[in-house]
Amino acid sequence: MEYAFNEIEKKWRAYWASQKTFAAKEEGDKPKFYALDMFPYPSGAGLHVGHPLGYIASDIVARYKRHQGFNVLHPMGYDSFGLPAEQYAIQTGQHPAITTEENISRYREQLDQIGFSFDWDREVRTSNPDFYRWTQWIFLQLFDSWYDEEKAQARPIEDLIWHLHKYGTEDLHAAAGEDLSLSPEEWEGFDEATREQILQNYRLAYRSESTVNWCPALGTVLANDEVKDGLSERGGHPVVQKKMMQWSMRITAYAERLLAGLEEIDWTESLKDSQRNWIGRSEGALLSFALDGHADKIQVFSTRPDTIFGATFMVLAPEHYLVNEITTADQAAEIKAYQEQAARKSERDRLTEVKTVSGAFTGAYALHPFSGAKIPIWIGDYVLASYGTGAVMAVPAHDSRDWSFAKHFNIPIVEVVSGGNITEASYDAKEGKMVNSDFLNGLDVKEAIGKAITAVEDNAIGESQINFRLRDAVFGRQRYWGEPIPIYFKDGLPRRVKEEHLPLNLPAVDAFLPTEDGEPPLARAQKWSYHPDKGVVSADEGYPLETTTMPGWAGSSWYDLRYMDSQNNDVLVSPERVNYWCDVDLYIGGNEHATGHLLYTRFWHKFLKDRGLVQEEEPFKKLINQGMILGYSAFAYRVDGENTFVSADLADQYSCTKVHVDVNMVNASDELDVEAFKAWRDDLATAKLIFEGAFKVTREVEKMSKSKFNVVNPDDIIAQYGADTLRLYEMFLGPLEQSKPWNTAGISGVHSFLRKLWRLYFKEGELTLSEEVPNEKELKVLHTLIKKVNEDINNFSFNTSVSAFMIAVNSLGELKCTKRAILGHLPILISPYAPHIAEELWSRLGNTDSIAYASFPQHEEQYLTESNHNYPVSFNGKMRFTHELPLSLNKEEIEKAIFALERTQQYLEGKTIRKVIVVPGKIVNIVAS
RNA sequence: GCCCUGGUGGUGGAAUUGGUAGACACGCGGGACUUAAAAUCCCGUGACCAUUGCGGUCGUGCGGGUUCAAGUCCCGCCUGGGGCACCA
Repeated sequence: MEYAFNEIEKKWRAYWASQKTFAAKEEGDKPKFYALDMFPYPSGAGLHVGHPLGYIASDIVARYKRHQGFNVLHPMGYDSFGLPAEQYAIQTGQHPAITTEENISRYREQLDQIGFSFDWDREVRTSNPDFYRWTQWIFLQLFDSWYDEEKAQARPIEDLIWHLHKYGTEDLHAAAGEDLSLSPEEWEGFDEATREQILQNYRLAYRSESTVNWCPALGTVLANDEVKDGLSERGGHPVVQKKMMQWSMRITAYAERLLAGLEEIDWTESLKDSQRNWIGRSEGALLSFALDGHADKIQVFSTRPDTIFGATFMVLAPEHYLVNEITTADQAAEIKAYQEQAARKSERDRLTEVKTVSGAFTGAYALHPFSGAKIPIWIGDYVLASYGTGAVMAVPAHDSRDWSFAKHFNIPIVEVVSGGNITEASYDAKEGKMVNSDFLNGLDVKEAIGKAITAVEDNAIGESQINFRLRDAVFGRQRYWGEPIPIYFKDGLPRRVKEEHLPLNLPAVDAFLPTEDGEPPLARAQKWSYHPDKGVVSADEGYPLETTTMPGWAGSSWYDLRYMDSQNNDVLVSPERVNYWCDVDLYIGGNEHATGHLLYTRFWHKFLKDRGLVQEEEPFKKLINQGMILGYSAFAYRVDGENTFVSADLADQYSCTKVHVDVNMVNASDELDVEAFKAWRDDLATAKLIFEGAFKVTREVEKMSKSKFNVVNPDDIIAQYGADTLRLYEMFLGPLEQSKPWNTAGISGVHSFLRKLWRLYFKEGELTLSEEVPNEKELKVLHTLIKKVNEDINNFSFNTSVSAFMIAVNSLGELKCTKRAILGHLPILISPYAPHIAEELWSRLGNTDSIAYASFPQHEEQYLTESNHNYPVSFNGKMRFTHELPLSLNKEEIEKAIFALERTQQYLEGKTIRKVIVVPGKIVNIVAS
């Protein structure tokens, strides 16, 4: 009987579904294991072979953990709010919910075919009101919270109101937009509107004015990467910078904890580095420079207060609020021209032009806080208004950008740290002795930084400060297909929708576009007002509701929690469930989420912990990034100006152009299926093909995409080879974390491996297993495999265990092994990788229950111990031959045995022995000359 | 510019703490079985030299170094990919 993978796989998938084999349970005394995948956005294109890579890896771990006696939670769902469905809706008028539903069905069909052990009863969809109800609920908690920096945790806004009432801002250590100073009397005297304005300065979800890329023609806000050269990517319409009131999240309150938390989680260093860079913590001092002839002061932040005596000029951002005030009449025209020039550049342009130095002198001078020297004040577009204070004290000797600026404008460069050659380049290193620096002279840089800060504080020039690069996250979107923000406005003040009125459902609209006057699509809704007693009502009955929606990352910032208790209608997750599952033990997903999703999720979890909803500080204990699967494009050569194609090996005889051809028409030998090619498109039916023997194409590795005709669909692979082959092959391609090209050609190797495995059990259609006692060799093959597979899964090295399976099956085939005592173990070993064939063999062996919970074998060292070792014998480090010796021999005995060999003597003829290295169990090396 | 990664046969890749480089698989060449094909099995396959046989030289991006021994460790480069970006 042949290995009929189609029947076998269909049968077991039906069995798993009907038996609910993989339903996660919170009972018994088993330990828990939570294996999570980054859930997909269900796009219209469906899955290609790159998508399941990480899912297969996590499924292997999930299945392995079940074999090891864990209660495993391995869920799947859909990140189903998003732009593509909305754009499709704008074009066709079809409601995004319908598009999304269709795409999800397609995804589910494809996922089901691969044999994942997901617990589908726990599926979540972020666009489902039962789910986004809780996203909205979390938003309300954020709205109702402020961050107490002293306690380092979020607290209810009532506590803050009480504090303001009792003490004003005295002793208030709160994360805030700006520093406020209020007495309790002042607070008491304010009306409601003013109080709310003040509270907005502290709320973790708050409204503030922020600059956005506004495209008037599209009536919408665009992301940075949707804007190219000041024009919208779609349509090429002009984009302007516009200030808008937007909902934001005060993630900056959590900067320190987001940084500290990285120390306790098992993520790759490169990923942690990305987050560290994103958060961008820097220690330094905030300094005030007095102005010559003005009452104002310029504040600067510097990480190098030790170099203060080297500050020979200052640079303000062109937009700095003091520029116009301090500029002298002489310089006004020049400054104005420069400001205009800078304003025309986008921030991105300003950041990109590193080589050209530009700036203008204001004519004004600051006074050095220690020496009293007059320091010229310039403006330059390398200083950004949005970072720090928008001003720098320029130390050209020890900062490369300041150095270029000083060189360009002929400003003096004063060395204050010895060790470099400042006539050629700035010396930025934090090493060396201080010079030309008054009371800092002779100190090391590190000491000098400390002493400078002390001096600055003693003289009331400034204070030590920690700066972060991290910004608060803009949370409002001018879109339809997202979670409505549960806020309404009474007298212009934002108020929370009552929890009993959640979910605040997306309203029906007549079109998914912004309104004519630029309001978001929700403003089109007829029934979109709020009455605190009645809920959502028609426009004339209640207060206006917020019309922006939440961004894509809202739902994904907490979905891992919902899987624990996805059917709960009372709370987002019950305390019992969250106590049981705690956190994610293994999270697998793409690298592109390094600073977005993964940072926001960590932020929300910390917040939920502060408010007592979860126990763990970090959501994802261990995280692995799977690499991207690239396409292996194929090219045919078209003769220029003709409908003629020429085989790649003859292409140099013609003048031709490479054109993509569909990789599905090319075989493993890079030969084009000419019939399929002619049938591919109408114009090709009459094309002339020039080739000898076979029509050859050339190959190149590119990103997998429809337009490059290199997309490989898992469905086609499964139809031809089966899901088990696909799973094994995806793993066999190479290390999980590495990006690699997909080349279907190699798949026949793993497929024939599965057939070989099958044939070990069946001879002429009959299951033929003997009850004989296995011999040493057979036991060794088995236990070598057991050891390797256990190690590999624990190291996430799945590619090498596929090789190990092949080696074991090849060896057992050579040994003609048909013994139950050996072959009986193989199905469990391979079950995480190729679950269908494993179930089938398992049941043929006489088992009546699923293999999924069968206990995973452990190797026994006794079967692996070798008595002999084949010693490589090297002369001067070059391996010449090998010789087998018992492992029981000691160094002297090995040396003696090797020297007794005739071949050893041949290599030593006429030479003097200098040294003999013998490492028992490893090598022998003889040094002679 | 900075940070993170990688660079091994025609291809994907393997190689525990430095200890037989190229496991396993694809592809390719040859053979067996077959009327034939498919399937299966066997042999060969890093390059070069030698070939009757034994064998020899080179070889893990490049150049140095440490070591009895380097894909692996150190120093300096080149290069592919990803991320961040005048961050003061």
